[in-house]
Amino acid sequence: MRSKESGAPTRTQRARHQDLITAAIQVITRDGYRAASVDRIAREAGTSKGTALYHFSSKEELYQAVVSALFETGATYMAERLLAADTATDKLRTYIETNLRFITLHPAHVGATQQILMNSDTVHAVQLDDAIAPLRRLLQSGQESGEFGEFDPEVTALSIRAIVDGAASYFLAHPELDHEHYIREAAALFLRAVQPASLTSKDAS
Amino acid sequence: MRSKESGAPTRTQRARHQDLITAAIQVITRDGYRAASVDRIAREAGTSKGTALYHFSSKEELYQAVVSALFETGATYMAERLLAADTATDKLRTYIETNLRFITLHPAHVGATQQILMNSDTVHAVQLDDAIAPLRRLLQSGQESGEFGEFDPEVTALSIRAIVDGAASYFLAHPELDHEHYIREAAALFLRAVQPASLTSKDAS
Amino acid sequence: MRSKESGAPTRTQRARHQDLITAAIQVITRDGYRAASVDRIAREAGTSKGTALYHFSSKEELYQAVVSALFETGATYMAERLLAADTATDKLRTYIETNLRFITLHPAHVGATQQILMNSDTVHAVQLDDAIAPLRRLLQSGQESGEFGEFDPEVTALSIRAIVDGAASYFLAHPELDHEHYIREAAALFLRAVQPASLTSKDAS
Amino acid sequence: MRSKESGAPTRTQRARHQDLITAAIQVITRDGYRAASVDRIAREAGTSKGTALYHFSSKEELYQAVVSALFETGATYMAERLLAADTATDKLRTYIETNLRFITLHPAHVGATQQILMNSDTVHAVQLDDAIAPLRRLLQSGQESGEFGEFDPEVTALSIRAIVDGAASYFLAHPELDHEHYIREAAALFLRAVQPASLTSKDAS
DNA sequence: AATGAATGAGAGTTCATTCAT
DNA sequence: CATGAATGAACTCTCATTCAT
Repeated sequence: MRSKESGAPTRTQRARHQDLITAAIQVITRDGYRAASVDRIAREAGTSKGTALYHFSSKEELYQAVVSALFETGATYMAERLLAADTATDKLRTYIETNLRFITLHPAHVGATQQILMNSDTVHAVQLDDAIAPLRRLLQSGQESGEFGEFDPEVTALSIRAIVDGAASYFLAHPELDHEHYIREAAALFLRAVQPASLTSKDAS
Repeated sequence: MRSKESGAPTRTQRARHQDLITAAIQVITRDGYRAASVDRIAREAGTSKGTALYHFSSKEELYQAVVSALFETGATYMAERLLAADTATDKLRTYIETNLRFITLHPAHVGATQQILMNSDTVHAVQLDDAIAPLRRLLQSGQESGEFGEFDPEVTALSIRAIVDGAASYFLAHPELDHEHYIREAAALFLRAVQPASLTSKDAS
Repeated sequence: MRSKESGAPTRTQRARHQDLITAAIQVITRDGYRAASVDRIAREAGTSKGTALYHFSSKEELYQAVVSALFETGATYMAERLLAADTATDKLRTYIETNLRFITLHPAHVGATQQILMNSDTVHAVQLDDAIAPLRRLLQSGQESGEFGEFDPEVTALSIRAIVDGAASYFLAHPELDHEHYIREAAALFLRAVQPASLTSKDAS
Repeated sequence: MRSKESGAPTRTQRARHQDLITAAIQVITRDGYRAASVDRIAREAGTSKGTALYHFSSKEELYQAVVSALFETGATYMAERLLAADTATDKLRTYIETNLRFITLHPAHVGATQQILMNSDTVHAVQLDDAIAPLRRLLQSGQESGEFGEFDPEVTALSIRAIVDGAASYFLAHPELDHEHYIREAAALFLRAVQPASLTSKDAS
């Protein structure tokens, strides 16, 4: 029975689903995207190709599930922490730090998802733009309130996005490093960059 | 003639080589890395699979040529401009701007190369670290001379690298934008971020 | 299931394996070694290339199976008959006759195996030397016991081996002949050749 | 101009022909029959694929030339020596020894030719039968004159042929051995085998 | 006389997917 | 639920052969 049809998924179903998602992440991370065949993923999950494609009616659907799982976990994680922030400065710092901290918690899942999206045929330029928009709005509102200085919010948002996106592979390649240090430094870097210029002038005098 | 052999390449050789390199870039950019089969690339170049593999003895060799072509063009372009810079500030701005400007000139080539390297089996984590090193040294020397403030040079270098790496896909997705504006803004952003604290306010972060 | 994995082979497994081995022998024998592509073998077995490579993960593995199948059948056949022989003379006759009789039973399988080994990259010079050794020892022990006369055991062993190796193609080319006659004559030939010269003396008187 | 057309071959033509024949033998012997592509052979001969197929209009024609060259050299060599022999015994010994001695002189050429014929589509069962016939006649006439004893001439001829055919690979695999010893032993072996049963006493060659 | 260039046929192999059990 | 079996499409690569120069 295909997973899309009947209503509530069985416990076994959910378990198998999770196993396969985990296996896909593992194989993609360990052996590379190209080596990640359904067969290899299934075997990593301790089952067979036939079974894998019984649970997910196509490879793409499995990969979609990997992506969705990350987005769901991520959205929850982010939302909880972002609400606590008040000022634009605080929100920006929280945004950057929370994002990076989340990546530290799930570097393989994030990395695998990036590879899946990168190789997906569906345009993900849109997805990138979507991910940029709220960040740009945050920066703009900080400028309007006077907390931030003058800069192009789009470019700044893209820059922030870029380092967040690069973080997964960096954390995976250097698991021995002090990620928390990296996180704080990255946030600090952008906070300095968005500071109003006016603040600097008077101190210089 | 196998491309490995000695001797100067014929005119036809070079022409076909260039055609195939261009076609590979085109196909990867337009149809995606996975869709880029030798057959499709050859057809894009107006020739046949057999001919393509006559000129490049393997697909990997063709891809290697794509990468090499970019590195050669890029190295020349960068070297000329970086020499003109004097102070650390100037060097940093030049580094960022020149990099981005080069990408604006060859976004497809850069993007294709990124995909090739990303899918290559040879470790490119090393390559990334290598690309970071000179940048980190530039930042460090700026700190030692007092031009730059206090920050982690590694994290900052990685951030700069990240936005440069992200630029190709952004420029490709938005060819209508004013890239020169993006470039100046990106450079300005990092220049603000590396400014000495003494110049700025009292309570950065 | 990849054939390397553990566990007992299914009934279907064994059946298909056997079908493909038989088909490989058939195609090699009928159409020649070079014409024996996986596709053609598969079609001969009434299946498809994909299926063939599902059961044997490479062409080489299929060929290896052809060779192994012959060796197993042959070893059993030979062992049973060789044990019965007592004297060196008897052993030699049995060795030659049994070898040739086995080839008469499976000329195509033997011929195909010879072609496979001959075209294999793995050194089969070694294999030939290995096949010679026991025969040489048999001849030597016959000489030591005085049953055999003086001759170079190596050269004689190689000669015996040579006619045994040539028998498959001869039997295949002449299926109408009386193979049993050939077998007995061949054995008699070598028995005469190894006879001690001294035995003949009494007849001279 | 194709080699078949005009009358007398140029000196250059003959030289190139010989170079390519030698190269083919070399490549087949060193790298194996399967690895012997026209390209590789041409390069071994210090020329190009195009040139090779200018001189021999097909690969098969080149291989045919390898075979013919051997047969011509061999026929001359054999004929000279066989004429000297008188009795059937002498002829047989000469046949075996001369054959083997010729192989010792050209083991690579003989080996390459064997591989070519073995992989050729044209039936070479006929060729083998043809090669057997004169030998069988020699043995028969020896029997009729009473020089030889009773045995099946066909089987004996095949046996002699078999060891001669096996000699090339043996000599190639063991170039360090005393081939002359091998040759004399092989001849002696068969002479003992064809001896009349009654005669065996005093003069076993 | 020589050869670089081009090409199409065919090889082995991988893989997502379908299906009967 | 699960899976072994089967398959066809697509891929990279090899190679003998043709041809223009």
